[in-house]
Amino acid sequence: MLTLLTILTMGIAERKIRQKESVRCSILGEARKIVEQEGWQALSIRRIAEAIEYSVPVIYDHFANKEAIMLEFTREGYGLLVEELTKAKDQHPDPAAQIEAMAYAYWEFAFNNKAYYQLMYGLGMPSCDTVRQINELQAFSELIQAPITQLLSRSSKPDTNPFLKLHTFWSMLHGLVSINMMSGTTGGNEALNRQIIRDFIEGFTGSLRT
Amino acid sequence: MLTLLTILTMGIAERKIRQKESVRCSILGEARKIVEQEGWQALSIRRIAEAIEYSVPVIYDHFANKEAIMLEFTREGYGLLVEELTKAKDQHPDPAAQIEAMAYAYWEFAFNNKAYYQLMYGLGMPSCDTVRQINELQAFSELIQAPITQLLSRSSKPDTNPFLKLHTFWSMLHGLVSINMMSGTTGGNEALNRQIIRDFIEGFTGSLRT
DNA sequence: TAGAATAGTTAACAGCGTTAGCAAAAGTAA
DNA sequence: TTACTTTTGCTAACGCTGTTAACTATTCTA
Repeated sequence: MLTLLTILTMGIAERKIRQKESVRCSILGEARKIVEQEGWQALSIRRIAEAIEYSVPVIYDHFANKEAIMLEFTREGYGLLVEELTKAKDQHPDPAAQIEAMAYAYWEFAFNNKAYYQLMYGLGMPSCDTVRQINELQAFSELIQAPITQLLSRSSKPDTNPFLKLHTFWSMLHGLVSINMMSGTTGGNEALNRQIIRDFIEGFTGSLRT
Repeated sequence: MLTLLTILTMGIAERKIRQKESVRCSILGEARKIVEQEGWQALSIRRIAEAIEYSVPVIYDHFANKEAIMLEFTREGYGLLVEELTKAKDQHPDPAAQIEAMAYAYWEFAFNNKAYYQLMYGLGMPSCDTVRQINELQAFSELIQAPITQLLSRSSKPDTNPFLKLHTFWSMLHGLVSINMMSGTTGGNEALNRQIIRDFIEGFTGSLRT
């Protein structure tokens, strides 16, 4: 029965949900701070607990374990990446130009969000089989596959597997990024890398058009 | 003064060196076993100590820290890789065929020596700035750069930077491998990957020849 | 106001890399 | 053979880590 009391109670329940949500947010927020300032290796449950000014077990009320927290960031990372790629893509009508713009945007994203990227690709992290749990990956795939398919349909071999080309594109970029990231130097050889990307994009879009 | 006694003493010293060497070997040996059976995450100083039937501090008489042990394996890994690539290369006189053979050999190596590869590229490991300490990397670079340079010298643009092309080649392969490794499935989609490599090799050697 | 549910705590477990300090064994010299 | 020195290897600890059981104090319900 819906009495005045139950209505009041509902307000209280909602406040509690809000509070819980806010703790959850501050966990993620403080974790982000730590990671951005000191890298993934510095992130520990105890440090998060200290930062949010709660005791350690509170964190386990919001996340099953540390990996779940990291998975959240991985999701966030792919979301951000898709956002950036979309922005780059939308600035060009031509599919070849779109691919090129996205390649550069991908590269920019990786180095502007080093921490995210390293988590997303398990660079220096003990997390391997989390990839399957990321829905955002699909958005990412579709985004890149669209202009590829367009280019292929105009080519002399319109029945080429666009999925194959997508993987080629992705592999190349990720390889370049991860090798550069491991070498430590933020930019590596900035000029050389620009050249490599250009060289690759030319070869890639070329192979799509013929 | 070189008395009979000092000569005897020298034998003892040598035996001690041998013994020390043997402990060092068994550290690496047992570590290898653990890693191959359970992955890098399962490797701990305490587990090595238990396996070699010595106490923990003995390990620190042979290696400065855990990272030093891993560095040893990284070196070993690159050594093995160079070996495999050389074998593949030596079976073909034509530089284009050499590049192709090495690409496949690289792929094979990565999945036949998953543990090594993951260590070498920091996949799931907290070791980033160890790359610079690997001398074997140079051998690797030279091995691949040679046929690239050959192809380029015959092309219409013989002054193209071969170092650039080497990086393109390497990035592509590593990207493909690491994305596949993270997806968990050992082969992923074996047929698709074969196709991707072929597709890539074609585009790559093509771009070297024109 | 008494009882139930929730929130948040302390303290522990089992593991990690690393190292200081000590005991026993081995080698050296008289 | 005995006394001294060096080497060898050990125990035990420090300060971390992720995770959880058990408890208290607070808040809500009837």
